[in-house]
Amino acid sequence: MASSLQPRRIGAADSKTRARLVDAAEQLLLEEGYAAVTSRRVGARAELKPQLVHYYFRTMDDLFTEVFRRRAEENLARFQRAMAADPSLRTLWRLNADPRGSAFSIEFVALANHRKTIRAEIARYAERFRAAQLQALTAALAADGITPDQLPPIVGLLLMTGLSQVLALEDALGVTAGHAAAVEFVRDVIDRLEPRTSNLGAGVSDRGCTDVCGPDARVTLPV
Amino acid sequence: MASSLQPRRIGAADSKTRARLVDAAEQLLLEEGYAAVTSRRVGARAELKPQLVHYYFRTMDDLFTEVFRRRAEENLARFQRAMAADPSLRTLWRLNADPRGSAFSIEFVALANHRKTIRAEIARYAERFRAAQLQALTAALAADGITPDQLPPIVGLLLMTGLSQVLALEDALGVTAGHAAAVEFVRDVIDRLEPRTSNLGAGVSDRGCTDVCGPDARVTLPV
DNA sequence: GTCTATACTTCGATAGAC
DNA sequence: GTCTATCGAAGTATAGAC
Repeated sequence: MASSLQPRRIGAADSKTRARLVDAAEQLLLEEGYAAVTSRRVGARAELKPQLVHYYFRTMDDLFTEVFRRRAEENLARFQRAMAADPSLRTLWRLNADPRGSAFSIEFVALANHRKTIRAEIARYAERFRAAQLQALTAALAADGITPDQLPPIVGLLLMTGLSQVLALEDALGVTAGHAAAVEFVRDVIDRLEPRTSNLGAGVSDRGCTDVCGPDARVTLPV
Repeated sequence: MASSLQPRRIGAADSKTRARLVDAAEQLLLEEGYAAVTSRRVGARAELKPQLVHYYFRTMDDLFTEVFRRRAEENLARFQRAMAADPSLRTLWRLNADPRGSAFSIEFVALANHRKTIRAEIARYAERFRAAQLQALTAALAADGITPDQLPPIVGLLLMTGLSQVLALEDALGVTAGHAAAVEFVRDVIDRLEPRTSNLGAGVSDRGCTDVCGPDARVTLPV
């Protein structure tokens, strides 16, 4: 609304207090949903005065945007690191199938449904992430002898993304029927394409997801 | 909280006023997200006093539950009707790929993330819908000569559900890269399994999605 | 950079008259 | 079944002192 001339002071972007507020907002978002991210509650969670939220962020949307951006950049960097270390289909699937962060994504997509600032931010990131994934999958499929004729990489990517999203979301609801079968199915396909023994990155790709993905929650947008 | 003894009067379930309130709540949910569904705004949208919300619904969660339940039952009934009329893979895909109602689903899944009453309601419905879909897909795949050995029906269902969800969600974000290719890919697969000319329900299955699915928004849970 | 103080709005929910 | 009246809590945001 009042975005034309900025009459109010705004705190420095590298402030430690600011980072604490973003941390608190993220926690609240994950634990109780976006409706729980209010200036008062964020302040309380960070053990700071709620007015500081307005000192560092002009509006609550600015805070939401910052929360999203921080996780998104981190997630993209982690993706690049993991794929550089072992550019295999197996690693790609493991990164994608990691259910952490799906709650995060859901909240932001719900927010995006009716706040255009957030939507633009998410869309921008989704496209970057999608491009990175597509490049990785295209290379991995080619290495495994799958031609675009058999399976266009973009289709495989949408299938893979969709499957992992559904698994994560249903899991959050407590509905898990058929999940094991689906995971097994994918693993069989990958095992056939990339036998574990002859894989040059065997030592790497046999590691569990926590090792591959890192300790933090992921952003698995879009969804 | 105060659910032990009910000291307050609650209006009849078949009241016309009550239905208007549910309508208003659903509109607000779709247009502005669950955070916009407040007793005051629902009342205003329905052109009724906000206190009537509390007369017909003990809590706001009760209202949310009613909004969800109504759409869910309607959606399940529509699914059963469509599959009874033409139990083909094509109809199943068309029903699943209909993007209407994905905003609805997103809001409720976000709500479910932190309100256990809502989560239980959604989970119950998701399982019913999943079972109905699985039965239909199992029959359709068998009719098309696909054995569970080649593709377990539950895996196919999760893949199909996931793909259509991703398409719908990305669409809402304005990210549509590769969508056409994915849709074409699925159509090719279905065309190969169910040639349009020899299909006994050809007249039916050639209709557009609006005809098959009905005019209203769908619930495409889970997601 | 952080504080106190505060303006103003909206929220869920209830009591009790009609 | 619907109304008026109202409670207490919580929301965003700003001004200005320190």
